[in-house]
Amino acid sequence: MIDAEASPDPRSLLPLPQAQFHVLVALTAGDRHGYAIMGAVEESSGGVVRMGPATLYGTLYGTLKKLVERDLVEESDHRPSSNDDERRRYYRLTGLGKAVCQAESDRLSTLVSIASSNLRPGLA
Amino acid sequence: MIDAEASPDPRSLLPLPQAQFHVLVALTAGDRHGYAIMGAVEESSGGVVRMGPATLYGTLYGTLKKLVERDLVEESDHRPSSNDDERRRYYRLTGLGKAVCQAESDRLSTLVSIASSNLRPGLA
DNA sequence: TGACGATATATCCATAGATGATATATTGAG
DNA sequence: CTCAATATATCATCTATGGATATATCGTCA
Repeated sequence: MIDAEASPDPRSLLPLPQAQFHVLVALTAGDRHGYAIMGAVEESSGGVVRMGPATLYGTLYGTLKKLVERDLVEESDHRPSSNDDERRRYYRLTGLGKAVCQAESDRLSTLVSIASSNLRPGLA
Repeated sequence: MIDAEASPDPRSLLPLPQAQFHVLVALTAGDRHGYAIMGAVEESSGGVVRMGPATLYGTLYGTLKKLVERDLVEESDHRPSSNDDERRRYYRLTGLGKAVCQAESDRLSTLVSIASSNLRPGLA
């Protein structure tokens, strides 16, 4: 079969900076615009990684730009409704972005497992 | 009961920089010296976070210093054997360090779960 | 209509973190 | 005694993050 993407090995792009991983995870739930991503990240981190106006602002747009450069995310012209706020810019995971997000998840999952089993010697 | 540590809320120290979390996880397996931590980190990350001579060197010692400053790690004078290499400096997790490591594990675990369930819509 | 807070994107600068090179010295094998 | 591996440490540079600020539009409500 013909490979349409010539994607690099996802693992070669790891480890991801925290902000980049957070944004990718937020986008696994579906296409979102920047401002909505902020809320999703705060929610998914249980408030730990927060960005009340003037926190991740500085990081978010630079992070989105880098993710687009790395071909992990692309802008989409999809509009959920016809009267959607025109200022919004929607982003979507690429195939590579999904693969990298999965790979980073696996890496962290391993790390978390090691920590958990070592910190709780009582469990098998 | 009297609290002997007056520890801050572990969650207030999150998120941890990647290097700091890696070192903490390496130390959950037991006291280690710097050079051994490097090997453990490479192993626990499946080679993704590597530090063949001249990679994490620059990060490692600065990271250890910061972890000691933050009271997450302390130096120990424990020697596994009497003829142990005297140059080695051993480090050990503090109570707070364990708590922070656990809290960061929990945070990442949540994030990983979200990513996994979203990326694999087939599974309940 | 016009004021105002919330929404939305964007850039800037200062600080913190990460990378790779280099320095220095000791240990252990041959 | 030589040399690679072990071991700690610092430096310069680059990347990442945090917080401030700028700008503009949207929605509400008086």
